[in-house]
Amino acid sequence: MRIGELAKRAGTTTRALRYYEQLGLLPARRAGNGYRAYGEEDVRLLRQIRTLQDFGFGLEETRPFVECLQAGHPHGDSCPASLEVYRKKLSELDECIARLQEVRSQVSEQFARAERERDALAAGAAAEPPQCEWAASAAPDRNTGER
Amino acid sequence: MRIGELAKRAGTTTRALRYYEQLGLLPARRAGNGYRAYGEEDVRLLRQIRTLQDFGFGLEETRPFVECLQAGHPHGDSCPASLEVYRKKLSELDECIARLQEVRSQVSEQFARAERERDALAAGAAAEPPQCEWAASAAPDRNTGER
DNA sequence: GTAGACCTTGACGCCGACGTCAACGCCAGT
DNA sequence: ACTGGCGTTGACGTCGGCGTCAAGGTCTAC
Repeated sequence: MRIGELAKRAGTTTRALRYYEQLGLLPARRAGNGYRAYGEEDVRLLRQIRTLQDFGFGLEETRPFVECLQAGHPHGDSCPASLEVYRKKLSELDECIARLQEVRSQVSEQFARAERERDALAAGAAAEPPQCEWAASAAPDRNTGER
Repeated sequence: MRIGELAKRAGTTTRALRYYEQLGLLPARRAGNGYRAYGEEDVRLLRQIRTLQDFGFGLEETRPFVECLQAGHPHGDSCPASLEVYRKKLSELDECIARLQEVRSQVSEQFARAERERDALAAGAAAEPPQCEWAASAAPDRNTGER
């Protein structure tokens, strides 16, 4: 199988595959004409990479999984190093989610405050003109303007 | 006030300030010698920028807030454009948090499965030797190995 | 023999928010 | 006069994961 077919079968691009090879993540045999030659096993490796990437794993984080498969294990996560990456990622996710939730609540609070202040001004602007009429008749000398 | 002092007072670097100026985000007057000259108002602008950045806002997203302050409003979020950015950011945050939680649950599931399989293998390896003793006395001909 | 579809390497571009370095100017203190 | 500490502009580097282009080689079909 050549690079274009592998790319298509794994839903990625030839450029990505060349990049993975450059990282030593997905090495390729070479055909006589210099073309990269891949086997069925490489489809599994590549799909493992893509799956983890969809989860937000960086390419280096997928390496233990790929090496685990290359070593002949049934799954990419059959090896301790992969489990360790899982653990690390889970704690990263927890931390990240907590941080985002904290940020969300703060932004939400700011937003609510800003809207309250806007509404207070709008209410003031809407309430004062009538009040001005009242003020104009009751206290005609208070016309020098506020603020 | 010169650039170094402003940077210190807002907890950032001179490089960042020059970058903001380059973006037109935080323009500076110039002293006779060519040095940038900042006023007290710029401290407020800069702190607004930094606060929003800590919330994960991109610099362009802080622009409406900064312009709002520059226009003389009491807060950076006293203007409609700023409120709109708040809304957009809140929905981005919600989407992002939801995505991360989904990913977290999937990774967690994979992790649990991988650990179960590892334990199953370990239990098999640990359970078989004793079983072999038992099997050796009760059924001496079943010693050709399993799997 | 030639068009077209594939492949090769190499190199630069991109995004954001600066870091870092070079080479220089300005100013205060001793 | 000289040192040290500020400032200036300009330019390149960083990180990840490729996209995109250039200039060519290879193979197949007509």
